[in-house]
Amino acid sequence: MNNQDLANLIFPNIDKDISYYEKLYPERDLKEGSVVSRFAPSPTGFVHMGSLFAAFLASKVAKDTNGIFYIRIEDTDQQRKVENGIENIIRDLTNFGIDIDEGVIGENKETGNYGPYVQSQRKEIYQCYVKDLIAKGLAYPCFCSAEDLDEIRQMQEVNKEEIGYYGSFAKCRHLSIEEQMRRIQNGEKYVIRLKSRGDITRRVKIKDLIKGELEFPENNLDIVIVKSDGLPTYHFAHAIDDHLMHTTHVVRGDEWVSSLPVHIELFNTLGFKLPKYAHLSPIMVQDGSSRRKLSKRKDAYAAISYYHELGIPNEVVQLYLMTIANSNFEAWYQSNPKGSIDNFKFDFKKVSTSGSLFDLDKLLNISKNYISYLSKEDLYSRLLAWSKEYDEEFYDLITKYKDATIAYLNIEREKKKPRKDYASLSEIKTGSWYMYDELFMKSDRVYELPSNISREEAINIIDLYMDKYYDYNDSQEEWFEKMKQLSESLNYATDMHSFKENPDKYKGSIADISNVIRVVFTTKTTTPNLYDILKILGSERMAKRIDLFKE
RNA sequence: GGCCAGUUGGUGAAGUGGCUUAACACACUGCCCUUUCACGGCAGCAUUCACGGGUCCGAAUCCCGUACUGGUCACCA
Repeated sequence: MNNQDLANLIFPNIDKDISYYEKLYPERDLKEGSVVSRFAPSPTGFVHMGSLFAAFLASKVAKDTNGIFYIRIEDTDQQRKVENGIENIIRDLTNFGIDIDEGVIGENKETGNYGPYVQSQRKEIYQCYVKDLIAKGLAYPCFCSAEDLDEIRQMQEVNKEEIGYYGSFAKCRHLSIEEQMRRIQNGEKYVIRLKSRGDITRRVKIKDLIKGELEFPENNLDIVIVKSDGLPTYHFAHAIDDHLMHTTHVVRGDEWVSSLPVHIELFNTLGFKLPKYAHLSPIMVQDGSSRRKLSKRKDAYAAISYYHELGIPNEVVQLYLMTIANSNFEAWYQSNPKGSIDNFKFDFKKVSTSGSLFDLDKLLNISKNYISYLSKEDLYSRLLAWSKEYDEEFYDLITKYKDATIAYLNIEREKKKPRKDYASLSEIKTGSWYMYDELFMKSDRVYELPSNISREEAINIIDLYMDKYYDYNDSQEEWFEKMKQLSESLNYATDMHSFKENPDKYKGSIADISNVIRVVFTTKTTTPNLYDILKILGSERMAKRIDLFKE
């Protein structure tokens, strides 16, 4: 009886040789330097900011180098599975603007020559490699129960020894082949463990693309590589898949760095070339006096659907993630305010090694800038798409009054320094409702007159204005000239300078006059340029609103 | 507890031994510009880089120690 017999007993149905798979999945035909990266979520059904960050950067390097970015589903833990999980993940990703070159693209849908890309469908492949390992005496079946393992651990704790299944503590490692086979034939449950050849007193070095030179004691643990349900553990699947799929860069969260010694040993004993690793520090959030990882449960803004609902463009979230990722990105973007992120070359070396705090203010500011540089047509169509999903009433209105809406959105837009009013599409309604008669009539119409101006005075001002000064056809300059004349005739200062010098000389200033007019037509003291607002409203609607004001 | 990593202002950070009396951006505050708001401009906001020691003519930058924070020690990924 030898290891080959043991291997045959455990996997009687595996008849392929590992060389079969090595041939099946040949080296990719890519240019030198092209990155093959992946996003490998478990099908839990959602993508949050942290995993999106990793997925985004992984896809970014692939794109930058004309490589491949693929999706693999890691569903070896059947308990984690969620109904429609895969579908939702793919939807989140594509909604967010991440292009998937290969792999899983939907529930039961995939593309590419290196599949299957769902781990539960790769069972035979894993087993073939395990069988080979067992035949070579590099892996063995372990019959220890959870209780056995617990006992070992407790003993180690008491004796202050290194904790884990290794060396003389690894009971099953020392079983004879005959006994191993006997117990398997008896139908005992077992897992397959790696027969580690590592030595904790030796050190392994590895260069992480982000963290730099890392050094650890070698792995000496006989880690489980195949669970009792026949599926591989993460570590083993990672080695097999990323080797067979020819991943060049593994971008993942830094909770994995401590598993690096295990992965290094696994790749070595399997005879695989180690991929490059980039371990990302987590995005943190302030919670009282301490920091913790962003959590989908506790932080609404951790879910990427949050931005979709608010109407924050995808590009904005990308912009934000890139400013966190590469500190030189912000400067680059400042000199290319209309530039596409595609033209920025991402660099792992410039990624911060400490976890940064998530800054919603910053993201919102980026959004404000981004939205301000959108063309009026672009903004309008985005607003249309957003409101169709989240605000039907508004959708109907902006559809009905398309031209007026575009005209309003264009106030002080499409110039060198555009207005920065809105951090999200959802704020537009809050800022512009008074432009729509339906909403204007529906509102409470609380007129926010300047405190130094009575209602009577306001009526006086507006009547005089309409009677003697207002002309729809005036240019902005003519319009403003008349505002001055109106101010002067009522003893309001025509410019702020003279008003500030001699406030007692006047009843008020041209600002008060403007604000009265503004309030009569919009109820608010803060709006975009009054001239443009009046132009859009037109004489007829203005007259109606004056009547409303006088009511 | 073992192993690993991190620590520059409210936040993200630049900085790799002298050009740093610590860039830039966000936030905040004040002023200016101004028909409101927004924009824009100016100014303020870390006498100091977690702390202690060392090397050096010189340290945020190099070395050692301490503290704190985070990760990890599963048949979860």
